[in-house]
Amino acid sequence: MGGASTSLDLAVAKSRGYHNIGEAAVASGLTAKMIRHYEALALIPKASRTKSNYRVYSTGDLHTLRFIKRARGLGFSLEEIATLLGLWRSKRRASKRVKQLAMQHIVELDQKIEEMQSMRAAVARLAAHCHGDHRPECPILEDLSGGPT
Amino acid sequence: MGGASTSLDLAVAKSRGYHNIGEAAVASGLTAKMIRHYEALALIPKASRTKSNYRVYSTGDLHTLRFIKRARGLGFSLEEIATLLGLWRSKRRASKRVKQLAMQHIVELDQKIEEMQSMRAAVARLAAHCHGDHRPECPILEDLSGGPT
DNA sequence: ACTTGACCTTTCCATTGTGGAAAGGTTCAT
DNA sequence: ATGAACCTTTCCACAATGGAAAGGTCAAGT
Repeated sequence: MGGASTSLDLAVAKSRGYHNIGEAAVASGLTAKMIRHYEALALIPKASRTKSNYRVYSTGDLHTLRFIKRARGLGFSLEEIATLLGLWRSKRRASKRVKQLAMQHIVELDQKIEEMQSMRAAVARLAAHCHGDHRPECPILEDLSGGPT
Repeated sequence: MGGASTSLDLAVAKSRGYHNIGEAAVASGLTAKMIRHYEALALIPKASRTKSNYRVYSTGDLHTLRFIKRARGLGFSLEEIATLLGLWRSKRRASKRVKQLAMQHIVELDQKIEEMQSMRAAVARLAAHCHGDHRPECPILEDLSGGPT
């Protein structure tokens, strides 16, 4: 009986180049939990299953997972990644759309960076004036409690 | 009957310099939701109540709320703020503890800033090479899908 | 064949800090 | 007394992830 492509045996699937979720996790740098989560969010299509209900991943699936991993590393949200994946798959995409997404992401990163830098500067300025010894006087607390009294 | 300090009337409380949660929110720059939340987390003590169960806040309470608002503005977590509040209230505190907390916060800010800056640089570098027009070719997607092929 | 450890499955809960909505009680001015 | 504008609690949501429980499956060693 030549097995139709309904649901395979795990050993058979592996022998044909498929991977279970643990292997997919290692290969992509994600965790199995994340992969299941992304599937639940429809970020990736539902994985096919073996007879015993194990998820199986093709080499193409692994590429998708690595795509997600890299995009996360660049700070894109899962929602943004969903869009990126759509564009990636679309042969007719305009690179303009991708670039716009990236530029928007840069704007948001810049905002967050600037916010954190001004926080850092403020905290550092206060800390610089704090003796940091056994004594209770502390400009940090004084500032938090209402600025220079 | 000289009113003992059990539970007052709202009008009486206000006439004595107390504030309800809406006024406390405006005065502190927080929202009523946040104030209730901070109380639930025991970040601030349980507010006393009027007969009709409205929370009332003293001027001292408002100082505490403003302290929290400012500390949030510096990026401290609510857990860190709980510690800061404890130190603030303690006459015997060592400024060393406060400064350590601040310095640790700076370290964490620096880590996040650096992470976001390297994200920003990577995205910007990719975007710079993307034509951003009607054509589908896009170095951003190419990079995400596995680097230079 | 049976056991065992390492996998897989689903479902539920926790995190962090905030917002929203529902369903109800209070206050106050008209 | 009626209504607008407050207050109350409780439950749910977000974004992305981790953890634990309770169970099924696989593969290897005995």
